[in-house]
Amino acid sequence: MQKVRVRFAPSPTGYVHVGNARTALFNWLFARHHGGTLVLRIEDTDVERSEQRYEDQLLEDLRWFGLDWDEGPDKGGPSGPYRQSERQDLYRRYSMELIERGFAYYCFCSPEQLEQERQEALKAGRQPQYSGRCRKIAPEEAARRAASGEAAAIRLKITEWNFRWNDLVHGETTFSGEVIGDPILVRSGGHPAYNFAVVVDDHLMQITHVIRGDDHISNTPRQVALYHALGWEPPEFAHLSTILGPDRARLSKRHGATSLESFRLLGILPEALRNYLTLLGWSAADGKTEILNDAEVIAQFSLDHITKSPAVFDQEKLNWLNRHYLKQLPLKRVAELSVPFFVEAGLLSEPYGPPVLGWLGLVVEAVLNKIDYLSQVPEAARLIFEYDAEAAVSLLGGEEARGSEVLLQVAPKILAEPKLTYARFREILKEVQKSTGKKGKDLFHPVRVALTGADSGPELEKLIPIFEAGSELDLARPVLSAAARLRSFAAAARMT
RNA sequence: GGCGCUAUCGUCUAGGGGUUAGGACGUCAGAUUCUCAAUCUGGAGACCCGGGUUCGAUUCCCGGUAGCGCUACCA
Repeated sequence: MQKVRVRFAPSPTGYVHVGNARTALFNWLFARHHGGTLVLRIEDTDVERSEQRYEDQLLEDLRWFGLDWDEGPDKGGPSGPYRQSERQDLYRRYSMELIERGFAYYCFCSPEQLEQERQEALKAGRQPQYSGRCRKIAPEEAARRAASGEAAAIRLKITEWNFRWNDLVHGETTFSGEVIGDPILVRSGGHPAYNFAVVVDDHLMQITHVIRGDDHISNTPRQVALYHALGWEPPEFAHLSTILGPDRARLSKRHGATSLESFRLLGILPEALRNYLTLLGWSAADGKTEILNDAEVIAQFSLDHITKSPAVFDQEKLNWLNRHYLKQLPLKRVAELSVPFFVEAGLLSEPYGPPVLGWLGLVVEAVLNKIDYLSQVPEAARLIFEYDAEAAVSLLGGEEARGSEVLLQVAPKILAEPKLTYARFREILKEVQKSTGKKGKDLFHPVRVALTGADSGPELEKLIPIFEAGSELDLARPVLSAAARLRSFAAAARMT
């Protein structure tokens, strides 16, 4: 096989959809597996929808996702420029060539006229297809009219009857030429249409494998016709299945988090997303392994392990992978990644020192097995930052709160500690266990409630050091020590 | 409407002419823990329908059905 060159060609229209992200990922995996080249090309021919400012966002999202590319608008390369908007002269040149060689022609039909014909055809139950009217105009006359400034689009003459290509994921795929009207190559405004620009670019950029969404299958015959007209060899095609929402409709914004940015904001780890998206359509050779790092996937990746059928996006499974990767990370790293979420929740203000970050590591560790993604950390850590004595009392019941044998004995012992460690806390509980005969749940539960204001939460073993260390830090929201909590609890209990 | 693509547990998938149809997420149960969670163990759970081909089809072929896509001077 010649040296692999693949491309990812998004249009900068705002955000990177997971479907596109997966296409990018598969191209990247394919390139890396074969030691080939990944080209990033910006498809901004649709001037009305493309905005320059979206491009930076696009590249940033892809980098966050963990992809890199070898050639692109930001790093150049031998096949540039990498923005379609900067390749106009190329499209013009090849469209002229096609006209001269009789493979394409000027079309003077107005969009309104075409739309009307289309509607009529639809109503009459006919194929809504371009009639080919302007094919009949003599080339000299057409050239004259176009030169005189008359609005003219350029269309490709479809002359083939059978289209056939061996799709690398779908296998032999065929289309009849009858169903394809002469496609627009260049719009009357002078901008190339998608089907034309891709072919010119893919060929000039020497793309060997076009890996893209299967919504492009129906476009492929048009493109193959173009390759033939231009006398070029078509690349290999591989069409990836669609990603659907839970309702089996094509995944879209209304399904919630579907863009790279939204997953970042949720606190999903890019490695988890990569792993998840890899599994959407591809499977490891053993048919079983699901947790794979980049190196493992790259080593195994192959187009013939790709499913043809569409896949429903499953946030639960992504969450599972995210939990896995979260636990894999050093605590300090998780703490760093959590910072924006603490700040947003008003629990932390910047700047903060290393001690705070270290303490955050403890907090994060305490709640790590309760969360799916990082944006849930502040809520899960709520009982560290907030202590509601009233809630504690009412949870226990006033009687119990005032007269609990356990609490009556534990409280003074804790209050007597200048700095409570968990080891000491354990001892205290042992002593009280001996004198009251209470153990297990009966022993721990009242203490937990009095200390946290809740009857469930992280292990006290983790909470107590967090309370103590937190109370000594200068935080946006001060953390109460165990002793402070008990004092406040006692006060609230007396009032009931 | 026309054309195309697709069809294995709820979901992602492995598999393939004869299998106890495998794995994972989720779910249920048990174990464990001061609670919740996590963890561990176990369970339930699938070959879209109808015809062929065949000794035998979930697997191959055809048709149907359903979902999705394309049918643009969007990409």
